[in-house]
Amino acid sequence: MFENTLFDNSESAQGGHFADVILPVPIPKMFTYKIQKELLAEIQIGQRVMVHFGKRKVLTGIIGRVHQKPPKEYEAKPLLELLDSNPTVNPLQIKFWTWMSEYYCCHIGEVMNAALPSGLKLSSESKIQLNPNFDPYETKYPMDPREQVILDQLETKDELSYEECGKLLQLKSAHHIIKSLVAKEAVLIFDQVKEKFSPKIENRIRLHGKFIEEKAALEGLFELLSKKAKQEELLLRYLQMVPIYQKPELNEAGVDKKLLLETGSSPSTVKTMVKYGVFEEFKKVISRFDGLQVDEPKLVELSDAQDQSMQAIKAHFEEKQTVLLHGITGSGKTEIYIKLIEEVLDSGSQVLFLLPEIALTTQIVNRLQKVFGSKMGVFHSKYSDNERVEVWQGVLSGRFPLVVGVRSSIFLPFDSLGLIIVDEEHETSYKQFDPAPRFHARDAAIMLGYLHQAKVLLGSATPSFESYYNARQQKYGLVEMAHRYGNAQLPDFVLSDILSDKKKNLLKLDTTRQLREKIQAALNNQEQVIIFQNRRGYAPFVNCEECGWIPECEHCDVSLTYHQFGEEMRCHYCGFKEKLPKKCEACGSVSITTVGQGTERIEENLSMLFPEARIARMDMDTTRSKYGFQKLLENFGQGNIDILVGTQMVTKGLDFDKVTVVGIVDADRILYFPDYRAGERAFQQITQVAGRAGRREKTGSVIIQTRQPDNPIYQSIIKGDYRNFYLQEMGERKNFFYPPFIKAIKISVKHKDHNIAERGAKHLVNLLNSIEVKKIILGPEKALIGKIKNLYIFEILVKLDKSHQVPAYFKQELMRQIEELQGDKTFRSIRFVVDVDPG
DNA sequence: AGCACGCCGACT
DNA sequence: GTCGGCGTGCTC
Repeated sequence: MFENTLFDNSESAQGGHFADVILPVPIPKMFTYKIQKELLAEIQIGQRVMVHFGKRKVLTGIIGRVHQKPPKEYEAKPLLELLDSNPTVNPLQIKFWTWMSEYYCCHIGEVMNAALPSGLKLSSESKIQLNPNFDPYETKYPMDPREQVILDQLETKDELSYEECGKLLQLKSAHHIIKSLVAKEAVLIFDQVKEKFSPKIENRIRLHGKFIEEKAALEGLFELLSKKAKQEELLLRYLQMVPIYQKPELNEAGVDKKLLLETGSSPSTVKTMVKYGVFEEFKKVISRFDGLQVDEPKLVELSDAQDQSMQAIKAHFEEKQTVLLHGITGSGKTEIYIKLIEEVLDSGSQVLFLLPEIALTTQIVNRLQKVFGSKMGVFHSKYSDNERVEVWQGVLSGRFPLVVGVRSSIFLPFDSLGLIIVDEEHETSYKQFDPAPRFHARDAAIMLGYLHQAKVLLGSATPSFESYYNARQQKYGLVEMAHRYGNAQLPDFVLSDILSDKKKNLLKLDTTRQLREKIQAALNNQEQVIIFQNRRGYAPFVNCEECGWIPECEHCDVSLTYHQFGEEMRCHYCGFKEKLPKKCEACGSVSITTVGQGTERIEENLSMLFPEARIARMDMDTTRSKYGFQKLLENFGQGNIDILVGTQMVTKGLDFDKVTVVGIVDADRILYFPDYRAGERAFQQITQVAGRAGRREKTGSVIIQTRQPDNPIYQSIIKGDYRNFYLQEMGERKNFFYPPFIKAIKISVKHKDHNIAERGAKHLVNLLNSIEVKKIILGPEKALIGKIKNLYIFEILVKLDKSHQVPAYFKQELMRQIEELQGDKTFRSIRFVVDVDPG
């Protein structure tokens, strides 16, 4: 305090106040700008500002810090403009961003980019206008034809953007032409900042005020209109919708014009009546989330078991920030969540409820909405930008003390979180892979909770090993719910041996006899079936029967997946498409077959086996549209579909009473994935999808098709013996130094030249080896998919001692070494991608 | 990441 | 001579 006032008075050439601004550029620091005196009183951390950056760019950034340390090596430019009177981002968020950029080895600008809905980022667009001093007849400069095109256009239009100029001239960039026009003093460049968020506006109609004030006027009006049937009718309809006799104050808000027109009147009638002053038309800003739900609080009663768990959670919260709730599918975790949320909301704090992407459109959200109504904001990956901004502002204004959302909702501007719930905490979709920040929403949520002094509840039927380990180490509290709610039964599991069926000639279209029988039985009883195969398309690859040739992607090191729709082969990594070849490109043979099973083929096979069944498919290809997923589910819920075939999407949160059979087409494919987590994943996925079977009185069946029915992991899953399975797997993880015993960092080295990528990776490994901490460095090794989008990929895996400051120190050194390596001109065009806690 | 600057080959 | 290719360096 005293120091500040002392230094304030000693204004040197570089004295005064400075702002460190977070800018959306991939440079690992904030940028210091000078705060002019006029702004000093107004400026706050978290406000958006416009600044000059480089020679011609104007960027929007966020004030990250305010201080009085003048930069030594350069003179700070002044800020251009404050864009908010109230900060868009609060100081807690800035802290959170800073933590994230350090922990996940990325730039704070990248975190900002991920955090702000793009509607809050301002876009600045450079435009040109005619120079007022320019006279086309008097200019001393000759214009070339292209320049003339621009000038002619500017005669009719006041302004042109750079992009428009480019289009006009059919150039990718009109930069040099514009530059030349500026030099010839013919045009001026200016920057226009536009706010991207646009509120939703409704055209509304109301009765003119004079008819409300005087009853007589209204009676007169009826008389006047008695000969004009259309108009009289419209007036009556309006009065029906807005009962001004009972409640004259309702007229003020009027009625949505669209709604009024839907009653059958024509737009011209409305227009006429507005013209003659009977009605007024006006515009009103409305919320995109209005009219969704009404508050109708529903009491939730906990069973004894649930109540006990709830008390146990609360007891743990007394001393621990984080609690893991391990409750099997159907044990009734949701009711506990609801009770906890209610309590925290009543205490005046905010609550964040995280769900994995796919679970978000399903029943649990509707369930919560029924209880919490308009207090609850939903933050979805399929939301439009304007919708996201509205949720953001709803959190800021206090309208949404509760948000239910996907991983990116950890960035919303909460200022007093009391509780964060991470449901299905083991879900891999909580980890962001690309682009940076490559964060895990569960881990970030724990940090966010710490910053808010909020409690964090992790819930799962099959916890991630990390969380279970932390719980067993007493870092988190642990509460287990081992029984299904009510009298629901665990499903029966059937391990169905593909190989033995094949030998006995019982395998038909890749389905075992047992699976077929179970499906048939379900169909006979009008019950529903879910078939899971985690592979979309028709067949994962195509193959020449003569020579074994397999079509591959031109840009990636993978075979092309055959999609029956359009008879084309597609690359699932870069989107490359190609028609199915008629002849083998290697030997010319025409015997080309599709190999393996994608969801498309399974759908086809099932329709041949069960021609009477109504079959639908749910995967990325059928749910691309905004409500595609929801529509499919609704259809399924209403019983219009008998068999639903799908990828991961069918494994989560679909709770339908009539589903009694779940089939897993190829369980081995999950289990033999080359990754140390394969076992954990298989347990999670199979348990998860099995949980879809038989939710109420009826016992469901789960048929697991496998070639290895003796693999012990299937026994663990069948018995639901998570702990035993965990202990077994953990033994291996400990012996071979895998998380959670160590901290893993994966570095991908990418370059379009195979050699440079490999050399760069080797070089980096050498540099990293010299960092003096306890560690193991594996690689560089060619990535599992060695080339994607024409970039060769080499991977380095670093296993670090978890103690103390080791990881933090190593990360810091790692980033320094990468920067140094990129200084070398051979390696400067390499992309180094650092992934901390890779998924 | 952009974007300017600068150096060098191709061509009116 | 000039145009335009891309390698290099910088952004408070």
